[in-house]
Amino acid sequence: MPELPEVEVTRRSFAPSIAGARILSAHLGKPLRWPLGLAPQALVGRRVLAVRRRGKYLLVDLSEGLLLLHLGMSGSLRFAPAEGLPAAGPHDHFDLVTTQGVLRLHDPRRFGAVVYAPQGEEDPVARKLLGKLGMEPLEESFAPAAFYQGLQASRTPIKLLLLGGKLVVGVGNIYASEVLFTAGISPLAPANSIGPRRARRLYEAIRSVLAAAVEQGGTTLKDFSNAYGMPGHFQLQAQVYDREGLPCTRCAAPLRRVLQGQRSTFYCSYCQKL
DNA sequence: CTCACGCCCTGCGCGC
DNA sequence: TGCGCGCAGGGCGTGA
Repeated sequence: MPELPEVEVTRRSFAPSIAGARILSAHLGKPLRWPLGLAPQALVGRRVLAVRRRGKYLLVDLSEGLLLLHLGMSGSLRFAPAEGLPAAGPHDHFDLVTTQGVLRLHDPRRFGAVVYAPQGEEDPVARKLLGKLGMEPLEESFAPAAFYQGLQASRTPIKLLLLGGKLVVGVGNIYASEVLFTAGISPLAPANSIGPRRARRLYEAIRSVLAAAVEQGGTTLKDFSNAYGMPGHFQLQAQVYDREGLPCTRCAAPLRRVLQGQRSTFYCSYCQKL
């Protein structure tokens, strides 16, 4: 479900509400991708200072240490008052009960994770997860020149390079297809075959597509909603994702699907050049 | 380094 | 209606 825009929309929806809260208790459900790394009771009494994002990770700064949250493929967060909150269901695997509400992770497939890093971002645990991440596409630090250099340094097909997250983070399988369609570049094009002009178009496409998705409250392709259960606005219709055989919105040719790294890529073989 | 692949786990939609 | 299959928005580890 969640790519960068969805994670960011989730973050914005509850970060102000939880900031300053004191942790009253914490509860684990079934095992997630990785163990939490400490007994949940040990979190009691700490304060939640802020919620930040790095790539698709949410970083919950505590008065001591840091929680790294990842939503995996099927995860979602809710933040609600303890009163009236339903009992944890079979797919609710983490509850952080605070003085200002309960943060609950719901994740049927359990590819998500909640990991405690005692030393914050400098912690070995955090470094292992965050250390190799690429540039943040919506930050000022995401520079066209650095992006172009990154493309030149790899022969990998551009779709796979974008998905890999080592050059730029947060572009998941849906937005990778969408961004390449917007830029008019074939997903099969070797990254280093993309010249400066097209690299610049791709750079702009990444920024504009992701920023628009955040503005719209996250793309609602299936069932995304923020931490208050509010869905995205549906304005951002996918141009190519999951539209195999349907007409291209620009040239009406049937859109294609190919497998890259065992994952589906959708594109228009006429509008998107190698 | 890159790549292909397996794997983690559950749910859904499809064809039969 | 029920069943089996393929597929799903992520990402890590392994081995070639």
